[in-house]
Amino acid sequence: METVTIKDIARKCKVGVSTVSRAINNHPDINPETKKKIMDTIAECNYIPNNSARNLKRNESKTIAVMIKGIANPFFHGIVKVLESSIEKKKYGFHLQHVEEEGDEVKAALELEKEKKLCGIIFLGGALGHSEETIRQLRTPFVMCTTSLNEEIPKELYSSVKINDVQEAYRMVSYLCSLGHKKIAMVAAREDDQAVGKMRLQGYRNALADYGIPFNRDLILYPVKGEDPYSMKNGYDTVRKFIECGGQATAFFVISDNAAFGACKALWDMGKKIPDDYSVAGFDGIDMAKYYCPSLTTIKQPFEEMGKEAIDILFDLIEESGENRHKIFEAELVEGQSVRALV
Amino acid sequence: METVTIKDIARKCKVGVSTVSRAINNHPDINPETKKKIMDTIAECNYIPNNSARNLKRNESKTIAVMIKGIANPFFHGIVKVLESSIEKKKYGFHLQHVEEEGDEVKAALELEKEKKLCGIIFLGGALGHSEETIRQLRTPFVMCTTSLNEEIPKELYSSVKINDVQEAYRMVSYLCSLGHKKIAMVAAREDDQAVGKMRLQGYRNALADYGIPFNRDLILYPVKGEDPYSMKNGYDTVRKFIECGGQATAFFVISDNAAFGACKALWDMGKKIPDDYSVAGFDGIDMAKYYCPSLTTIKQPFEEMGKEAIDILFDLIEESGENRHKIFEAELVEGQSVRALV
DNA sequence: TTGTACGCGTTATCAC
DNA sequence: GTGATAACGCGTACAA
Repeated sequence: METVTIKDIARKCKVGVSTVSRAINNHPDINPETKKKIMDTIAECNYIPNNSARNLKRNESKTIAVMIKGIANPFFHGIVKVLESSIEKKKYGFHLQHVEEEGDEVKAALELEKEKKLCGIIFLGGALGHSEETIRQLRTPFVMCTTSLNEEIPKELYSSVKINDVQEAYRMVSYLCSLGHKKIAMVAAREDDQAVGKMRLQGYRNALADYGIPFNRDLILYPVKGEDPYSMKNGYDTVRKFIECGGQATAFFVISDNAAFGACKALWDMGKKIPDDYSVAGFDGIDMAKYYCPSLTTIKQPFEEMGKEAIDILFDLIEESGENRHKIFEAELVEGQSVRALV
Repeated sequence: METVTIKDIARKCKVGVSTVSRAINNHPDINPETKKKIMDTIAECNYIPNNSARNLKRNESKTIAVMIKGIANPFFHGIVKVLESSIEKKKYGFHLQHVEEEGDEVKAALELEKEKKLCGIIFLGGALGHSEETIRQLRTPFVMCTTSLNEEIPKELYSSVKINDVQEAYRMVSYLCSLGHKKIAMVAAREDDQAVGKMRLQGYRNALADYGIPFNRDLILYPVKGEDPYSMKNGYDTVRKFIECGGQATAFFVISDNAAFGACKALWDMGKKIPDDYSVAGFDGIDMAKYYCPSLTTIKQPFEEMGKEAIDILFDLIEESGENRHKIFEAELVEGQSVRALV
């Protein structure tokens, strides 16, 4: 059984290939009867058009790719859902492209752009450390969602949608301070982090400074080498080690909700009560924060609005050839049961 | 700036296109000097080969696709990791294809098969309710991982790797019975479920029967229409409603870990203690089960071994043209802190 | 309304 | 070692 192509269908129906093509692609100028006959034989022969051939021929396909780095990141799931439905509502094709942890998402996008003749791209995660030259190779408009490019990249080259991580970390830490916490440990990203990890640490420092609390290097809990800082495991390991080594703190500000769950578990395993003995605050506002026991006090990123805005910007870029925009969203401090006021 | 193609490179280097092709694809018969020159201009011009054209020409590309249905399912993340690394270790290409919730994963696979000239497919989730005719259209060997096809589909048409859901549900429920629980409610899948939901319910019934406990329809908690039975929200809503309506039970057997977290939260919100007031047992054994407070008693699927086995079978099929196999794995009952013995 | 012929960018098969 | 050239399967001018 050979692969059945458009020619086979044409031969079987005794028509030309272009007529078959017209039938497939819902072109207007075609006799309804011939169309029906063609569609019937297509179904009968289980003919499936070859996408490679189609893409090769096409100059522009109305499809948008979402490059997602780190499929396991629960924070992305909500956004992907929003993106997917928005894109489909606009009658565009949707292609979710997974990029492996150490993969180069821009390179992957470059390939995909040529392969699928994309008309727009949304990046979810990753995307730092690319040269301007590489970025300039992208021919289609693109939006960085929840991430950002290096500072040196000219802002007019791309769009972005995110929160102000410095400010939101500040919001949480100053909240903790306002409740009377003075010894606040932070489960941080890698020491050489240049992305959100760095910014959230900065927000932490700013808040302490504003409350007149001296910065203490010993309260910054860095991951062991090779460990994903945002993982539950890292939250568990660092907090456990900190306590076991006699670290003193009344609250933990954790770089992500996931890591915060790890932190909670570590405390729980050591017989500590949350929030009685220690307060724990997360960052991101994923679903699980609500469902955890105790529910997690966290910074909730408005991912629904962020996803919608990313799409809006992208469509402006595509259809109205608008300008690149950079939108900063305000996050929300959600009070759970994992933080208490110090008497 | 036009798209740069292989012809442009050839022209710039004053060689034929085939020589450029040889350089790109590491063919042996090529002068190292010309190769270097070509590679240099490729880098200089930022030339990226068009994958559509490549796939169109190729007859077989050593790439394996993983069709994943439900990107948010945390249970899949672990398996994907295993699959990815195993496939790359074998020097095969890896393509993760996301299939939307209501999408037809077999149809998507059929398209991808033609487009990318796949040599193997692994299905993660979904895959029920397909006709034998559709299945037969798949030309490449494939393995159903953690799911299964309808009973009517001849076993020699495909391979599968999974657990025995009836038996594992039985394992958990009889464990609960052995601890003295007699009123065990089950957070179940849809009433018309024909997949794992049905089987886990069967295991539940079998266990009760063996312990001489009559089956009580009122203890089966079905999701409201349209709700994902395996979601945290469903676990929360159904258990909350059950308790509020005066439902009597000492333990909950929940269809998935995720739903179990929802169940725990509902109980917690109503001032109940776990496991003091109610025992809760999950199913799957995702990471979070360990990190939840209390840690969740659950059936842990050996997803690492399952992923490895799926790949092994697939490679046998591809390279040794072996026979289709169906492997059933034994799961493990992991005792957490969410279940207690009744006095 | 329909059919023919060309080209999309690549790789493989030949000659040279 | 290298360069033409014929496919791969499809869409689309263009002609009919």
